[in-house]
Amino acid sequence: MTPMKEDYLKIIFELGGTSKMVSNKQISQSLDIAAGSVTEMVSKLVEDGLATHTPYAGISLTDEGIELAEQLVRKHRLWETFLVDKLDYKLSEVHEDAEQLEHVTSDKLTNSLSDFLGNPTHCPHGGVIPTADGVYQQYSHIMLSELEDGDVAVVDRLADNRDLLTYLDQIDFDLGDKIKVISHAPFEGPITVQLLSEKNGEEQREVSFKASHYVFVIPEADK
Amino acid sequence: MTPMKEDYLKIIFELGGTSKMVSNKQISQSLDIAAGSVTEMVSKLVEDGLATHTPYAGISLTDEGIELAEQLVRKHRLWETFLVDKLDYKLSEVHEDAEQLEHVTSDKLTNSLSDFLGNPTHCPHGGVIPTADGVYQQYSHIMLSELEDGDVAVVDRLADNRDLLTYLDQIDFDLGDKIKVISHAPFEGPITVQLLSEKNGEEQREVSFKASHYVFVIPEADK
DNA sequence: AATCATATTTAGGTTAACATAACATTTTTG
DNA sequence: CAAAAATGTTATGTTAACCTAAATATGATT
Repeated sequence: MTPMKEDYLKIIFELGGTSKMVSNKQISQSLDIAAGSVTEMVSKLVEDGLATHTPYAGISLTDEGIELAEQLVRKHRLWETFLVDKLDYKLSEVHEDAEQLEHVTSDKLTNSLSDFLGNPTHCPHGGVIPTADGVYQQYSHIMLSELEDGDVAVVDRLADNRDLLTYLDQIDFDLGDKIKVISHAPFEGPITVQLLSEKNGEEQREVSFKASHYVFVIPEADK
Repeated sequence: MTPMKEDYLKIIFELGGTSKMVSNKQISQSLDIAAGSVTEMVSKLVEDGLATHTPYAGISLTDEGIELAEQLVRKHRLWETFLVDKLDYKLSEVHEDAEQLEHVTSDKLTNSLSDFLGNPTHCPHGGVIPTADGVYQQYSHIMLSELEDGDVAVVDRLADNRDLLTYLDQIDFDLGDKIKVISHAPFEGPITVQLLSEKNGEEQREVSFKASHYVFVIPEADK
């Protein structure tokens, strides 16, 4: 394993590669790496038995790949918890450092850190922290962008990207908010949503088209 | 900067490249990298203005190189302190993890960590932790192997190498011990020293030839 | 001082991870 | 449904950091 392979694994995992197929383009854009380079690296992951690749169709993770990615997510989120809880980082500042730390974190260090933090179950972004033995509660891979006007949902998870988090922080849009989709502006314009929690009367928020692909939601059961 | 350049800087620093010239061979052996590769990398450090190189004579650090190396040492030692003080690592276990962590530690993280630890001044091995603004107390670069029979000295610093620390732990040879050199066995055999602290009556220790190159001492002023 | 051993540098080759550009396949659309 | 657009793959080139082996310099020994 190399840090780069780890980054690919993690991004495929986060894009939903545990259940669906992820496209080359999604990976290429998320990592900001040329499409050709992605194809190359994916074929190495396939050789390593960590991913499957059907040309022109997409990429998924094998069970082994999933297990590895989960442990990376575990390391990442433990570090985020450390940075916020112990070093007083702000939520929007944690990503870069945690991203680097996770690649150099031995299993012993991971477990010691977890103990030190009181074996937390959730990171500061609301994500579940997988346990050492790989038990992992599934969370949403449904993007806000997939909802239609009138749909109601709860914001379950935010992709861990500094720019995104800063943006959402600015527009005051939080994890756990219950929302109703009001309208989609044309030409990839923003999605207007209404905040449904008690205290926010009729407040609305405009979430950019791009950001809506990095906000994951749990839709309300069909009415 | 890359992690590898950082490793070179740090090793040159630790081998005394702040004041004397360090040989290609010393670097090559310490990092377990072929001599040719060392020449190549050193020439990059020279291009970067971090080191000076006189062919066939040796390598030293520039002021800028020293400053950078000090900050690496600072990061390394802060992590060691964290691992021992907060995560209950044993002294002989800290090196590997700290070595990896130091390369991915931003300045912000370094300072936050230092605050969290109470701005410690010394790492668990007895080394001084340089401050953020580069103030750094010099410590000994005199190796136990350089002493002659009859010399008296205090053990000031141990190179931070797992095998070495495990070995010294086994033979019960500690930081701070005041010693007198009794004899040098021929053919690179062990150096016999006598422990001079009150409670160790006439106790002696045999330190292997190789280990004696990684134990740094402050000799007693000439009598 | 000539020889030999050791240390260092130089030259040429390898690998991982990237890029660009040409080619191939899908998907969209008039 | 054919042409255009988008996406994906293959081929080729680059860079950083390593290696081995050959060439060169230094210093130690007779």
